[in-house]
Amino acid sequence: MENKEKGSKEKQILAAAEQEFLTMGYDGARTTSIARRAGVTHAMLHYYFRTKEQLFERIVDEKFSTMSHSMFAIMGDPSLPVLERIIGGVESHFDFVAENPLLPRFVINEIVARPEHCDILHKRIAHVVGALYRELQLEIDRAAENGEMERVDVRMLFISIMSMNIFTFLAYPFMEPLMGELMADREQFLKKRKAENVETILRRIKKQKDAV
Amino acid sequence: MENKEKGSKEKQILAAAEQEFLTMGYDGARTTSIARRAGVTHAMLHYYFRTKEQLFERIVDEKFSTMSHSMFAIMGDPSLPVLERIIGGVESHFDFVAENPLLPRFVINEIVARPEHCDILHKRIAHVVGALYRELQLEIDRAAENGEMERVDVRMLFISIMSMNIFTFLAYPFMEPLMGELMADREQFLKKRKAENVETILRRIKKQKDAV
DNA sequence: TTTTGCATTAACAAAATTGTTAGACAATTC
DNA sequence: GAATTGTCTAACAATTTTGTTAATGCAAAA
Repeated sequence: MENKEKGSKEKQILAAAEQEFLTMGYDGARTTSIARRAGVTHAMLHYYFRTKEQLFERIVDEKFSTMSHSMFAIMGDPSLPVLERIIGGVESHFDFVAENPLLPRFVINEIVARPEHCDILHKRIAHVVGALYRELQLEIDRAAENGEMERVDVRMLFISIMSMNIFTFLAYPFMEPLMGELMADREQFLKKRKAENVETILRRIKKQKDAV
Repeated sequence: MENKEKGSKEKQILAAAEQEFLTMGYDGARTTSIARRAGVTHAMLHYYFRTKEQLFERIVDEKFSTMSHSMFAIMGDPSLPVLERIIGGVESHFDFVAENPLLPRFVINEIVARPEHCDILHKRIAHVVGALYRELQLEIDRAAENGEMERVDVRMLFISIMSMNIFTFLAYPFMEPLMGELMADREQFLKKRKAENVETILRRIKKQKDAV
């Protein structure tokens, strides 16, 4: 064996494929380019994965799995009081997306291009997500009963949270040149943005003195 | 001439290309498929537009122009009091995206794939957008001074508005199977979602009795 | 009527991309 | 050490996709 670790080339190809598919999409990706990135001949790629499609499926599987984790991050820590729980959910979801900034675009594109592909993902998580919704909704209703927060539909709340957290990264390259100094320092901007998202959600669910 | 209107085939091709590029992206689009959609031979397509790239540029130009309109919709009506102005901005931006639901994904993908392409767009709107920001920020500061609303950074506010409005359509196909009856009726859901976005932004900018 | 020029088609050419195969080579097993 | 197995390469084949061209028709101008 050339390579110290067994399966090293296979792993190199997978890593290169992940990069390529996440940035270029299925259609934009080139098997030759993946092979080049991985430092192997392109025959090698076909040797290990047979076809571009099969290689892609491997990446999709892994990424969909990562994706479903993010849905759970958003649920927050059930041991906390509901208000802190939601805020914690916003923060951990934001951090999750920050660590996987290319994931949302990939998933969104994939779902449009190959909806049938995604049925698998949906079936895998739909009922779990549904159960979690119901559980958190009960908590919210209880807290609302006690006047601790506004009564809201948890699904709407989740959409808002995902919207603000995910869009931050989706649109970063588009916004950056339009926002002047605000986005010049990425780290600092992300910190501010996270705080802004928390604040926005917090105000959405806090009991208001004067109803709208 | 076969066709009544001059340039009919050219227009047919453009319409087909718009459909194809918006849904499939540059890499996914096929010139033969565009020609088929348009009901012309694919040689015809090359006759009118020479290359796939040139045809694509035509679509990009038009779509980027549409895009910049949406940035102005979000500014609201300057003749209104600032609070109504912002709410009106949220609503008209939502409506705009609802009428161009494929646009955001197209722009986001394009900006990642061909950043240099987008410099043109940015240069075209950066200073106009900048001026509008400053104008609205002044209004906000004045209103905040009078205790009519919270003092907020208008750029952050815009990001929040765009996030929630755009993400609704970006993620619709992903969310729909996870949300049960909430999203079953698209029209009704969009109405609810628009109201939710308005409510969320409104609460973000309303003066609170007890600060956070 | 002849000419000019655009629109159109079918057939073809070129390029890019994916996928295959026969065989070399090294390591492992028997 | 011979046979076997899995890894790897180079060259090639097939397919898909884009782009070209030469020939034809047709409408308006001269």
